[in-house]
Parts: sequence; structure tokens; C-alpha cells
Amino acid sequence: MPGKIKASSDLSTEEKIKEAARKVFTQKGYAATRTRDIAEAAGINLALLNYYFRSKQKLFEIVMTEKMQKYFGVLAPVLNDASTSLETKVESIASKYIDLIIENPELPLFVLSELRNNPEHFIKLTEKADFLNQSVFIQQIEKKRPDIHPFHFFVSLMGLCLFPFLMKPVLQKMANMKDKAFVDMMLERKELIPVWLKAILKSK
Amino acid sequence: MPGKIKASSDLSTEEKIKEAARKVFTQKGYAATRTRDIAEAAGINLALLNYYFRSKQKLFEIVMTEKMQKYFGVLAPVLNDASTSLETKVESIASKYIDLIIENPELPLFVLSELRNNPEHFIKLTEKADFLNQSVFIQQIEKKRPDIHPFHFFVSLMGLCLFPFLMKPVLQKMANMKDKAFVDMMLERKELIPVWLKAILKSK
DNA sequence: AAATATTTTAATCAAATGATTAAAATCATA
DNA sequence: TATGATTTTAATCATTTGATTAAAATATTT
Repeated sequence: MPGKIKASSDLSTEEKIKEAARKVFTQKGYAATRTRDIAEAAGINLALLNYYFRSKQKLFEIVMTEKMQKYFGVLAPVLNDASTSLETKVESIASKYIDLIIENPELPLFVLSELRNNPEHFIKLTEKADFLNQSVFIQQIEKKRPDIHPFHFFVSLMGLCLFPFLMKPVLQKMANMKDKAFVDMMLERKELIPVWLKAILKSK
Repeated sequence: MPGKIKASSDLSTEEKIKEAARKVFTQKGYAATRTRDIAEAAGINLALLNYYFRSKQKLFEIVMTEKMQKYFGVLAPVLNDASTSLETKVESIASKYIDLIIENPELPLFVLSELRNNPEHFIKLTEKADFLNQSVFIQQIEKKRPDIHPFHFFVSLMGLCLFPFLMKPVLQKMANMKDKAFVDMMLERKELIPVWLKAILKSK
């Protein structure tokens, strides 16, 4: 069993491996990742990986859980805040999500891909399947537009924030868009999306 | 070398393999797919797969090219039609895309995932990197809203159509949404998205 | 039906890959 | 510094997996 205390080197070996695992897993996905890739990226021997984390699967679970918390962590506190308006919630979600994904551009595709292969991954996060339905956010939308299923607006908000990151490689090829231009565009969207969602909510 | 003519059985062996490959590759992705999975799904011996298609990679290229054409085939003809209005184009894209993806729900995640690992896959489709920039569609948007980069609206349209399919497993867990409810929701969106995009284009 | 060509199979190979082990190196502590 | 614990390594194993081969089965043609 690995000890809990490590003295030398800026980053503990365990943390170096985790860091490398985060990088490789999110870039290539579980199946395409070889434990040797992670070991190399961490600058350590392959055996160390199994020594610290027992198996590829176990190491992946750790990374996946972290990423899931990041991905949905933005959402949960906002959705059920009874003290803020719908507009404020939309602004907050757009702003926080875009900032988060600018720092972790590979996050959405990683989470959604791995979730496809194994939807059980976020049972942990939301035990009750009705979590979204009963949120304050959804109720506020229902109040404003009782004629349209509230999920429409929720999904649209998510899509407006996240889909551009999924399309990024497409835009870069089809439209010759550079990295900086892309980030600038996403920063603009922090302002634009709340305006758009307001317009959408009003539209008849 | 395999002959081109096959007499017995409803579906030629070659086609059975391709069909199985489509299914397994799009469900699990390239890396997670084993050639034995495909062989089993096709009800044939593993050696046959290599006999007909030489390698896993070659078979994948065929499937990938097909899927890329499906995925982007909807877009290309509409984007450069000088004879239709912006409104018509939006209606057409929303309607065609949603119909297409209802029939091929795994298409967006498959294409976007595999494109991440290998962005070269659609060099074939759009040689010129400026393809989108110079399209009639983008020009029509620019005319209506010169103050905002036209890609914003293009990406938003795509996201409104496609992102719900990427979120489907999430919705089904978080909101306990059933398959039929989901499809119904997407059918509603064929009408809603054009209205929303009009509202977005007007919003100040 | 005989001869030839095509399709399919079972058995096997070779490389890749996740995991283990025993020994060496390093570190902490008495 | 000597002792014991911890960390790291090199070598190796076992399984999975993509691919090949030679032979059997089936179809086609003469």
C-alpha cells in the first residue's frame, strides 16, 4: 500500500500520475488511452501507476468523478437558488460555464462521450431522477412560459453555452478560425446568451 | 480478393459486415470497438471481416466517410443557395437536421468524438478552409446583423438543433425523461427554433 | 457431373496492453 | 550510520485483439 506522506519533489508522484491521467483521459477518452501513455506523460514507470491506483479503471473513476463534479457543479447551486431571478440565473450559468470550459475545453466532449458508454457515472451526483424537474429554475421558466415545456429553454441555454466548444474543431477547419478568435467569441457569448435567452422566452 | 457478385441471402455478406460496423462503431467509437464485436453483430467469422475490408481501420474509414457525409450533407446545399431567404434556410436546416438525427441519434456524438481524435477526417469534404466564411448564409446574416460576428448565429442554430441529442442521456437521468417524450420534444423544436433564431437576430 | 472460382471457417500468430513481481533505490528514523 | 519502511524500477506474465493462413464448404461454369 502506498504511504500517504511524500517528502521530495514539487508534486507528489501520486499527483503527477493523476495529473497525467486527467490530461490523457480527457484528450483521448477511456478506450483510446493506454496506461503507458499516462505513465509516459507523468514521467514515471508503468508499474507505479498500478502500484498507486490498482488499475486503469480505478484511476479513471477518480478522474471521471472529478470531471463530472466540475461539469455539473456549476449547475446545481444555481438551479435551486430561490433568492435569485430567472434572469440572474441565466447570466450566472452562462458566465460560469463559459469560464469553466475556456479553462477546460475538452470537458464537454469527454463527459458526454464517457456518459454514452456508461450512463451510470452520474447516478452518484443526482440520486433522485426528478432533480431537474423540481428545481426552482424550471419552475421559474414554467411561470413565464406555461405554454412550452420548460426543458426546451434549459436545453437551449446549455446548448448555446456548450455546443460551440464541441464544434470547435469543425469551425477551425470549415472557417479557418484561430484559437484566440474562438476564445474571444466565447467571451462575447457571456453577454449575448442572456440577451438571447430573454428574447427566446418572449418570442411568440 | 473478394468477388463483386454474391448470389444467396437477403443481404450480401459484405453489406452485413458494413451494417454491423455502422452500428458498433457509432455506438462505442473506434477505440472501444473490437473487430470481434462487429463480426458477432454481423453473424460472421472474424476472418471474413479482414477478408472483405483488409483491416479495422479501412472498414472504419468507410463508415466514417458515410457518417460525415450524412452529418454535413444537410448543411452544404442549404448554405450556398442564393435563391432562398435567411428565414427559409433556418427553417430548412432545423427541420432536416432534426429529422436526420431522430433517425440517427448517435450521429452527432460519434462525428464530434472521432473528429477530436482525428480532425483530418473531413479535409475531404471541404478542401477550402474558408468554405463557411464565404457562404451565402453567412453573408445574409452579416447583412442583417453587421454588429455581431455571424458565426455566433450559425453556431447557435447548430447548437439548438443538435445539442439536445448530446444531452439526451443526461436528461433521461436528471429529469427522468422517456424516449417518446424526447422525440416529441425534438419535433416541437422544428417549429420553435426558427422562431427563436428570428428573435435572436432581432435582439439588441 | 467435373472443374474452377468464390466464400467461409477453424486454428493460429504476433503485437499491444493491463497487470504483477521481485529486487533495487531512496528516504526516514533511531 | 544502521535499520526499517517506502518508493521506484526492470523484467515478465497473461490476456486481449487485429490479422493471417490453409483448408473446407459453397457456388458457378463448362
